[in-house]
Amino acid sequence: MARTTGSHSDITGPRVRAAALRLFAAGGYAAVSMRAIAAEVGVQAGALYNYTPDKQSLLFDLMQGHMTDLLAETPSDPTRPAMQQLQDFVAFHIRFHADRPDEVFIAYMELRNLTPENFAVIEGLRREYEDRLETILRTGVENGYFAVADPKIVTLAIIAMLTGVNTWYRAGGRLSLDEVVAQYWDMVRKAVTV
Amino acid sequence: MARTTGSHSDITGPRVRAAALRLFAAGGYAAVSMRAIAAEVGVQAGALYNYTPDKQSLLFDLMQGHMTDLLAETPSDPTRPAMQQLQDFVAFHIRFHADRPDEVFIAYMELRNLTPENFAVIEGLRREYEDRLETILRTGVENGYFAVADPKIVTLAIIAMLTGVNTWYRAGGRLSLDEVVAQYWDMVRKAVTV
DNA sequence: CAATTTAATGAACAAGCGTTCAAAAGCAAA
DNA sequence: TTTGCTTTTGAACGCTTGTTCATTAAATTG
Repeated sequence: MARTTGSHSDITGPRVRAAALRLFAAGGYAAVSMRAIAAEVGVQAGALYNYTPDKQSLLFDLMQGHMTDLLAETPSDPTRPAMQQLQDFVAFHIRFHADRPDEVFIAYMELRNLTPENFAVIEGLRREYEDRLETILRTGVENGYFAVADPKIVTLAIIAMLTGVNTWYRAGGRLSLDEVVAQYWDMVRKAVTV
Repeated sequence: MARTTGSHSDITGPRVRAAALRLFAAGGYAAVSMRAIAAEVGVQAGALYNYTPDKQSLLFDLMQGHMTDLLAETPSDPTRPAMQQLQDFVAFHIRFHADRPDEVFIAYMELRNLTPENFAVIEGLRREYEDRLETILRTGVENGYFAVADPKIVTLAIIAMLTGVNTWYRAGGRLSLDEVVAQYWDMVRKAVTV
């Protein structure tokens, strides 16, 4: 046997990325073999190399795509009051991350499995995202809306708190996403004001 | 060659655990081979099996030891006001975790590399730790000191925020640990009060 | 010093790893 | 229907994996 009936790169390509995403999130990059990914797609291991030069690129492309989407969709309207911008950011972060648990998990857990060059790229994107929030906080401090001693630390604290939602939130659970957003916004708002 | 001069289980045993801790934290459980751990100790791979029945136990013992220490040292004095208990908890969490970055990293990152039985044990210990904080919050709510809609969520949010310190804090950096504790306590205090 | 216990070696095991590639077969265009 | 392109197979490559064990030598005990 060789080429199988119905096979097409437009179909197999996305399935390879989806399988890699699912398995990397579930088992970890190092513990998932190319043969396991191939089996999930329903193909032999050799066929994967039509869609990625190597395993490392498979991981990097998933992470880079996730971070690029994150930055592209982050709300950013400097004309709005800092308090509104902060609320928009909090709501966006929770919803965006709740929508993509596998991507989020990989982006946080598999950093150390990136080559140094790839790591630097992802780290740069993450820093860019953090800067968006830090800018909001600094603006709010300048305008007297926020009482924040060290905007950098508060940035990291808020992001850690919000991202933590992914460790327990499940759609259809005790709380709706609206309720989660409301409760976290309540905590963030109180933490940054006097 | 066989037994080497100066070899003693009281020396090699701790060195095996220390090497495993360091390497697991740096590279991840799945990516670290028994031969790599042995090399770090300065011994052949076979010798490791005098100190652990297998690789999995090496990971589990490290995680269990860490969680047991955490629970043993968590401050718990129900006679103190809830606000004091909360402050004690926040300060303890930050300091304890800052002291053991490798253990903390492993305890959070390598859960999925545990067998189901081992996972259940570690998960139980983590739940127990979370319950300590949740109890403090519920007490404070009952006594009217805290304004917290959902103690369970606030528990998880606080722990996520505090544990996030480990991603950036380095001894000798811009901020002293005292300053870090003060800033996080400020955020937590404001977040749980009206 | 002799006997025993403890600790480490180093080779071996079967299994799995990421990756390559010639060959084969389905698909699309002429 | 023939031709050329696309896609996949399946075997093979060299290497690493966790683990076992007979052997050997150092340390300890009497």
